[in-house]
Amino acid sequence: MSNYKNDYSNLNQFSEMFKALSNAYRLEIFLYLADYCRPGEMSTEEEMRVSVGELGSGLGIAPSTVSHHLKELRHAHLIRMERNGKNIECWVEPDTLDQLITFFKHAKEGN
Amino acid sequence: MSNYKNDYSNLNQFSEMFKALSNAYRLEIFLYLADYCRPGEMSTEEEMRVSVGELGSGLGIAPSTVSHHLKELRHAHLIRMERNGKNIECWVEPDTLDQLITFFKHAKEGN
DNA sequence: GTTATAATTCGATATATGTCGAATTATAAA
DNA sequence: TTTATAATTCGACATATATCGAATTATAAC
Repeated sequence: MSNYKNDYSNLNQFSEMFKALSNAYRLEIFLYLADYCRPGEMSTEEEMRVSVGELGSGLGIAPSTVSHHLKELRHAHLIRMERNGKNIECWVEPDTLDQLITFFKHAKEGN
Repeated sequence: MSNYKNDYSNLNQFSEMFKALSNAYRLEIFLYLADYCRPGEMSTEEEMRVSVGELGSGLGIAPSTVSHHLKELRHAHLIRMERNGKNIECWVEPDTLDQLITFFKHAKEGN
C-alpha cells in the first residue's frame, strides 16, 4: 500500500472535500451554487452569487446550522464567501469542479 | 432551494459515496483499487482483484478496522467483494468512477 | 478431526459531527 | 442613535464514527 504507482500527494485535501460533500444539506447547497453560478447564465460576476439567507430558506434548518455548513464548505475550499452589505454572498470556488473531475479521471486512468 | 433547475434525484446516494471517501484510509484504499484494477494492465478479471490482507498491510491499522472501512465502501457501492478461498477479494465497482465524473461534469454544466 | 490463516463481528471507548436556541457582531434604515 | 436585519459564534446535547482487541466464522492444510 505504501508504494503507490501514483502519488496522490494531496489526498487529505480531497478527503476534506468529500467530507464537506458527505452531508446531504451541504451537497445540496454546493450543487445549488454550482447550478446558480453556471457560466453564460449570468452576465456579471456579482450576479453569480447568492446570499446565505437564500440558501437557508428552503432547507428547513436553523440559520446557525446553515452557517455551520457553509463554514465546512469554505474550509474545504469548495466555496467562497464575501460580505456585501447586510448579506454574505456565496459562490463556488472557481476550478474546484475541474479539480474533482480531474481527480476521478486520473483515478480511472491510473495516474 | 426547493425548485432546482436540475433534479439531483439520487443526491443521497452521492452523499453516501462522498462520506465513504471522506476518510483518508478509505480514499487510499479506493484509489489503490482503482489503480490496481486499471484496464489494460491486467489480462483477466481475476487478476484485477486484491485481498483484504494486501490492502490492510500497508495502512498501519488493525484488520478489524480495515474490515470496517471496506464495509463502508461496499455499502456506498464503491467497491465489490467476493470470497475466494481464505481470502476476500475486492475491486472497484464498475461504472462508479464514470458516475462520479459524470456527476461533477453535470454540476459544472448545470444539468 | 485438529490446527492455522483470513476476515468479520462484537463491545467498549474516545472523538467528531449536526443541530438548536441564545447571545453577539456587523451593517443598513428610520 | 435607536431599531431592524443578516449572519456568526457559543454552549449544550444527542448521535455518529473510528478505532482497538477479543471472540467468532469460514476456509484450507495437515
